Amino acid sequence: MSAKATRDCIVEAADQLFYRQGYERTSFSDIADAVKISRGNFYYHFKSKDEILDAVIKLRLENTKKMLKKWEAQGEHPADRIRSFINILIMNRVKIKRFGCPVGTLCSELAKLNHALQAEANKLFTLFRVWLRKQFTSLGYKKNADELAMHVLARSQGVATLASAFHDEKFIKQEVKQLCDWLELYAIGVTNSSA
Amino acid sequence: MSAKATRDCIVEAADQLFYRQGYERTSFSDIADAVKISRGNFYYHFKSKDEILDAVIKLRLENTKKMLKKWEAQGEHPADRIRSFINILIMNRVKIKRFGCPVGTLCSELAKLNHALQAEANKLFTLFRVWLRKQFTSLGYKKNADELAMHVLARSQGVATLASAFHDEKFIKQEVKQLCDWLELYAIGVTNSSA
DNA sequence: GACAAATTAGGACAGTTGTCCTATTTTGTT
DNA sequence: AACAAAATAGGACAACTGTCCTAATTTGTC
Repeated sequence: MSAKATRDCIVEAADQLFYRQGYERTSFSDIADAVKISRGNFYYHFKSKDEILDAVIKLRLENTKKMLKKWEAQGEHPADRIRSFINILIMNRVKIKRFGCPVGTLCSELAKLNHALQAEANKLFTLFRVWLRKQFTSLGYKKNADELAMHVLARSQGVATLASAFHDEKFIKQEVKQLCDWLELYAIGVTNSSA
Repeated sequence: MSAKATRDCIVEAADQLFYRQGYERTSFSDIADAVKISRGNFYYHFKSKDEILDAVIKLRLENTKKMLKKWEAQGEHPADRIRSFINILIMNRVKIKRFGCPVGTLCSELAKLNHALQAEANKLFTLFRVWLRKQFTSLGYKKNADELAMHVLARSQGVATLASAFHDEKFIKQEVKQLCDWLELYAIGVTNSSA
């Protein structure tokens, strides 16, 4: 196996394990077992655990950017694009029910660990925030686009957290519907009072 | 120091450390240092780390029950009581900004660890859920009281998660205002369409 | 096929973890 | 003051952690 392929395997395995078990809980042995390479071999590709985390975050950032671009290409209307965002709750509902939101849970964990890379992880949130803001701006909400973006982000996070705690998929669907209804009020575009 | 007092000190110190650092990150030594007793002495009071966690959860459950009773006594109107709940986001905003919501972050962590006590921890959420449901029922929302309770819970969770990620107190205030505005629509009591 | 570079395996290392054990000290009762 | 019980201290224990080192193997190039 070439170096590039192995490195990618490590990052992907770590990505999954960090999501399912958390960063701290996941040991080098866990990742080594998953990739089926020796533990010592890690230090040829990464010279510390933090470096793997850094690579995982970078991977997630790249994947997120691609996803946002795809949504932008697929949806003509900004409201459709925002709906694409909201719908990941439905799309990933099985995993969310079991492990929560990959972004939210990672940021929470790193915050508690007071980890040096928490700012990096938070960029994942920022990516969504800026993108959503752009969509709301396109809808004509110049002044409070950021507020609206944060609102959508917050409600998504809340849904993920509770769906995980109560192991409840139905709740996800229920809240997604409400959030879409809420969005409908803004979907037509700006009014005099709200711009 | 009597046994009772020491036990309480351990539980209180563990409570704080679990909140600030997370359960897994917190070691026996950490708690021992905080309480200023020897590490070996733990096993007279608790025979495993899980037992301490169990005691911490029980403590939080008791404190939460007291708080809910207090809110119920203070607020005559159900809407006032729900507002008391929402306002903890403001009251605890400094801690929330740094460590997130104590309930949400604990449940998330235990879910990832697949810990035996995650059901116990989730009772904290249930406590709030049932209490909020009762308030909405009192307002006349017989059918969807639980849905409304979960909605309030989810939005609070989302606010806490993002406030922690972005280290933003202003965002908490902003969202609390919105949530209170939303509540206002339901505060007057039941209408034909929504009951 | 020869040879250097890239890659891997396996084990050593010190530090920390949760757990457990046994002495010692403190406490409360008579 | 004497004595049993409660409480504490300190260290031993194996298992595991992230890290590092060296020897072996695979790979690509001439």
